Amino acid sequence: MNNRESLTEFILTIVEISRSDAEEIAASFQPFEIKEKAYLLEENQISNDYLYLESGLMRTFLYNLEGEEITVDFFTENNIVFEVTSFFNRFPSEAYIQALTDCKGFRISYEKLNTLFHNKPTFRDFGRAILVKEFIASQKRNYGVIKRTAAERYQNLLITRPQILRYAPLKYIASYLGVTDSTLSRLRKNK
Amino acid sequence: MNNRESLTEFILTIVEISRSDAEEIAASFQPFEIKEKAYLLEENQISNDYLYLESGLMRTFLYNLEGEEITVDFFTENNIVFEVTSFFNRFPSEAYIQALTDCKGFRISYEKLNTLFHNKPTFRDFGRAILVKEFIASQKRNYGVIKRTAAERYQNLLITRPQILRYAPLKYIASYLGVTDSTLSRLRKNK
DNA sequence: AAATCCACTTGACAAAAGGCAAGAAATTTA
DNA sequence: TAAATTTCTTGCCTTTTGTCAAGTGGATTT
Repeated sequence: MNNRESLTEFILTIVEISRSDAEEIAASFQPFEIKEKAYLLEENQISNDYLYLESGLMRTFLYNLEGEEITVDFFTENNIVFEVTSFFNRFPSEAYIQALTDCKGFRISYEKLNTLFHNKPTFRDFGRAILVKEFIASQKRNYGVIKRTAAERYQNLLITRPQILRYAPLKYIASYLGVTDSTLSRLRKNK
Repeated sequence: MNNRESLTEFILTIVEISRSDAEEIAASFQPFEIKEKAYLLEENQISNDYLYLESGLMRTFLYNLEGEEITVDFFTENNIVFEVTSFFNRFPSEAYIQALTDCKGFRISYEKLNTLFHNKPTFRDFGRAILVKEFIASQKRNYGVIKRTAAERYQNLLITRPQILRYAPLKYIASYLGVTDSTLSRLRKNK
C-alpha cells in the first residue's frame, strides 16, 4: 500500500513551501510499484519516469566498451530516481535502471513534469532543487573517488548507505566503487 | 571588448528558442572581467555569480582535511561558471573559484537569475538545461575516474580540453586527475 | 648577479590494486 | 535433493601509483 504522505514530507525537506503546496505537488504523482530484478528503464528507451522511491533499492548500470556491466549509481528509499540525460534531454538511454528489491513509490511523466514546471512556481523550485541536490551528490562522489582509497570509499558506503551493502551483490558494489570483485572481497575481509 | 553576441550563440546551442528570445536572455547579463590569479569566489562567501565565460581559463579548488589544495574543476571558454552549492542553496562556499588567465564574459546575480527563472519561460528552460548539462558532465567525469587509469584520463584531457594543459600548472592538473605530481610528470613523459 | 623560490623531473622503494585461476559457498533450477 | 549456476574468496604474481627525497631549470626578487 502506497503512502503519499511520505512524498509530501520528502518535498518539504527539499523546498521551503507550505504543506498544502507540497500536498498539491505530491498529488500530481501517481502510485507506482516494480518487482525485484525488473527494469524501470532499458537501453535505447527514452526515459519517461521521474520517480519518488518510497521503499526498496534500485541501481543504474551500463555496459562499457569492453562489454562489462558497470553499476554507476544506487538509489535508496526517500530519493528521486531518474536518468538525467534521457529524461531531460529526451535522448535514447545508454543506461538501465533496475530494481534490486521490490520497490514502491510515486512517479510522474516528463510531459506532466514539464507542464507543472512551467505552470507552478512551487513545483519549479522543487524541480530545480532536486537537480541541484543530485548534481551536488555527483560532485561529492567525484571528489570521493579522486581523494580516497578503495578501502575508504567502502567504509564510507558502509556508514552512509548500509542498505546498499545489505541488498546489492558484491559485484555491483565493486563496479560502483571502481574496484574489482577480488579487491572488494579483500577489503570487506579486513573489516 | 566584450561581445554579447557570443553569449547569444551559446544560449542557442543550449535551448531551442528564437534568436530574439536568446538575445533577450543575453541582454540580462552584464559584462564582466577578471584578471589572472584573481578570485571570483572565496571560501565562506555566498556565491552571487552565474558567469558565462567568453574567454580565459578558470578553476575551482578547495582544501581537503589534510590541508592540501585540490582542483576539482576547470572552466574553459564558452561555458557557464558557477558553484552550485553556494549559488543555488545560498550556503557559504567551501570552494574557491580562481582565474588562471585573464578572463572576460557576462555575469548575472542570483536575485536576477531567480526573477527571470520565475518570470521568463525561455530563461527557465535555459537555466534547467544548463543544470542538466553540468550534471551530465559531472556524471561522465565520475565514470571516467572509475573506469580509466590515470594515463587514460590524462590522454582524454589532452584530447578534449587542450587549453587546460596549455595554461594550468602541472600540480593543478594532477590533483584534478587524482594523481600525484610525480605520477603526472611520468605520464606526460611517456607520451 | 646572486639568492630565492617555484615548477617540474627523476630515482629508489613501498603500497595499493588488478589479473588470473582455483576452489568454496550460496542460490537457483531441474 | 541433486545438479548447475552464480557469487564470493583466496593465493600468487604483475602493474600502477604513491612516498620521499634529491636535483634541475626557470623565473622573480633584491
